[in-house]
Order: sequence, then structure tokens, then C-alpha cells
Amino acid sequence: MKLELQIKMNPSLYLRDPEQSELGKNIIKHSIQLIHDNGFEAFTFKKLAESIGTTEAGVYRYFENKHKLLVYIISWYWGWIQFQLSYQTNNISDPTIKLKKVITLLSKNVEDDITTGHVDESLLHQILISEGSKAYLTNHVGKDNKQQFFQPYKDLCNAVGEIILECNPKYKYPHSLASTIIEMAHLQNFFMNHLPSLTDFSKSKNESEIIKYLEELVFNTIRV
Amino acid sequence: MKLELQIKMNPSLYLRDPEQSELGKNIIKHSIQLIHDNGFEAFTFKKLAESIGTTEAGVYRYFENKHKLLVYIISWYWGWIQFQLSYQTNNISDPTIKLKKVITLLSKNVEDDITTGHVDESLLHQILISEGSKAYLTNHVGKDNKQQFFQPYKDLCNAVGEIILECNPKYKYPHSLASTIIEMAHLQNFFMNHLPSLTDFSKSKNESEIIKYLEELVFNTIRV
DNA sequence: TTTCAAATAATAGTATTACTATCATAAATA
DNA sequence: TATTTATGATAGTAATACTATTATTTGAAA
Repeated sequence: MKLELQIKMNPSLYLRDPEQSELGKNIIKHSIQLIHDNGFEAFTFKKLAESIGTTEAGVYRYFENKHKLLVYIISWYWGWIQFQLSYQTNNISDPTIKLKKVITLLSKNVEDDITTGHVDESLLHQILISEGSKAYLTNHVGKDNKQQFFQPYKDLCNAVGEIILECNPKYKYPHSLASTIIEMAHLQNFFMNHLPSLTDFSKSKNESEIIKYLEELVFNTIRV
Repeated sequence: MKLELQIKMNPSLYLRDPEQSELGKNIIKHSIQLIHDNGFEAFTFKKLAESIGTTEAGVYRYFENKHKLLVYIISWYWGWIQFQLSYQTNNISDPTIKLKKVITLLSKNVEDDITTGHVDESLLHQILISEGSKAYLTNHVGKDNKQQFFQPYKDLCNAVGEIILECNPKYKYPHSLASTIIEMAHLQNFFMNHLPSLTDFSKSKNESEIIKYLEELVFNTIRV
């Protein structure tokens, strides 16, 4: 028997559930590849359809527009990270170790998880770095938020906030620090690779330095 | 005699210098207003031209495309912030006070600077919060970087890094911490207003809380 | 086995966007 | 006065982001 990890998605994100058909799974798989390769701006449903071997109309039956598709795969990623987090911190009682696991999980280049057939988590991680903030940096963020599009991100932020509070129950900014960790794990990675003078990791280009930087930042600020 | 602040811009960003004509200044002024009001995605040269009372072709004589125009106004903003920074920290010797000034300058809602006729810095500050990262989160970041499009941002990051080193010459991540401060001053503001559960400032929606959060973060991490 | 509904494929069409090109005119300058 | 330069007016193109229609396939219920 094969174990398959299923992540529950917000149905408002899609018109037809892409997990339920081959075409749907192909849409997810090829979207991830194309957005990774050419960036979200250059990504169109026409190119996606060509890459799959279907038609534009076929894609539109699954997703209203490319923004919802982006939010879908990003939500999927946060759901997967949330699962990794609870899996990896299971049975660990020391909150400091848990928090270090969080930082590492968010910063380190991910390996493809074979239990999720059509999703390449390594590519997804790269997409999150370059395109992640485009999910919410829009004019319609309020509307999207009302439809719970960002729930997986918020859930993760809450979970990380909880761990921060376990480390120091008196710390006043657990959610802000959590969102700072999450965002900076990605942004410092982007800077390291594309605008290295905005970081201090230029020579090695290794995520372990980002982890050190973030650990120092986080543990110095919560140990007041 | 009227004092006018002129910020020197990278000529590769424009085809014709917008500072040198009324139409050019109008392009900057109305771009800022439109991008602020509707977001960068909804912003088009056609709408801009209509808003000014010129034609699309007229705008294209100044800027090759809307992305370069965005990078232009963002660069302008960083240049202006850099000037504010050196002006406000002039004659201050205590690096701790300087660094606090930096955090406040980046976090606090800006007031319109009357010495810059056609630019509304308050709107620009809002644009930086919602659209700032779109300047570099592109496929062509490497090409843009080679053309020095992000020099004003890097210069600011360096200047802040210098102040951090004045506070603690042994601190290992001055540039990463500088870029973290700059980015988080904006991002926490965005979250506070649009996704409040990612922060701990929900009730007040006041920038002074972001300042407190960042000060605690920064001074705890550099005082090792 | 038929039948019937659902999913998909094939094709066409529209409004908008992101440009490029051309030509006339007005203003500035030599 | 001649001439360069900026602007205005208009047109046109390829691509994007969709919507609509019809035909075909597939797979499950009757």
C-alpha cells in the first residue's frame, strides 16, 4: 500500500479540484515547472496548455485565472511545510530545538518529497522565494483574505508563534517575529543569489549561513 | 531663492529625463498617484496618458515600459530616504541614536516634502510598502542589477550597515540586518493593515509599535 | 448493452495590454 | 527665417486574458 499525502485546499481557489483528475494534476505539475523556469509574469495559461498538451479552455475549467493558481500552489506549499513541521517536531519537548527546526525547515533547500506524486517541492521552494509575496501584494488582498486564501500561511505563522511563546512566554511579538522568520528565510536567500551585497553570505552562497543569521536574530531577541 | 532637492537618477532607467520637462514631471506625479490608487498590476501607460491628458506614445518617449518607470520612482524614493538619513543623523555621534533614527525613518508614515514639487513622498512610501519588492522580484533581476538599477537601495543598505557596525564592530551580519530592517519596516506595515494576524499590532494599527518591535529585534541581536 | 451525463478537445471570438510606427504641428533655438 | 526638437493625433500589431460554442470521448448507471 502506497502512502499518499493529501493536503486539503480551499475550494474557492479552484473551479474543479485539480487533485481529482490527470489533467488537473498535470496543470499543477506543469504550472510549477513553468513558473519556476520563467517567473510568474511570463507565465500564461496558453503556454501552460501547450506544455501539457491541452487547450487554454481546458485550463480555465480548473482555475479562474493565473493568480488563483499561484495562490493555490503557494497554499499547497504552506500546508506541506506545516505538515513537515508537525512531523519533524513531533516528540521534541525542548521549544528551542523546535524553533531551530522551524528556521532550518524554512531556510534550507527542500528535497522533492516522493509521497506527493505531481508536486516537486524543491521547485516549489524556489517559487516561494521569488514569487511568494506576489500572492498577497495585490490590490485585492482584502477580498482574497476574506475568502481565506491565506489561511495556510496564517496557520503556519500561528504555529511558529506558539513555539516562540514556548521559548519565552513573555515575548511580546510572537506573530511578527514568526512572519519575519518566514519572510526573511526566503528573502535573504533571494538576495544571496541575486543581490548579494544586500547580505553577508556572498562568498559561500550557502543556506546554512542564513540559518545562522536567523538563529542569532531570533534567539537574541526572545531571550530578553 | 527656492531650494529644490534634486536626486540624481540612473539614466538607463529612462529614455528622456522626466525632470527636464513639464510632461516628464507630470508622468512621475500621475504615475505615483495611479500606482498608489490602483496598484502596479492595474497601472497601464494608457491610463497614465489619459490621466495626464497626453497620449500613450507620449509616455513611451520617456519610459520604455512600466517596470522601468516603477524602478525609477522606487529609486527616487531610496535616494530621498538616503538624503533624509544623512540630514537627520548629521551631527549625531551616538550610533545607537542614529540606528533608532533609521528605524523610525523607514517605519513611520512619511509626510509630503514640499521641496520636491512633483513628488508626493507620502504616497511613495505607501507604494514602497505594497509594490517595493516587485522592482527586484522578477526574472530579469540579474540584468537589471548589472545596469545598476538597484544602486540606491544598495547604497542605503550599506549606509545602514555602517551604522550597525558603529554600534557593534564585531557584528557579523550588518548587511543582512540592514536589509531585514528595511524590508520588515515595510512588510510589517503591510501585514498590520491587510493581514493583521501575521503581526501583533492589530488593535492599534500604529507604526510606533512596528518601531518598538524592530528596535527590540535589532538591539538585542547586535548587542551580543 | 445501451444511454446519458460529465469531462475534454477544438475552434472562434473579444477586449485589453504593451508596445511600434507615421505624420502633422507647435515651440524653442540657431 | 530656417530648422531642430518635443509633442499630439492616429493607426496598427502581437500577445494576453479571458468567454462561448460545438463536437467528441469516456465512464458509470440503468
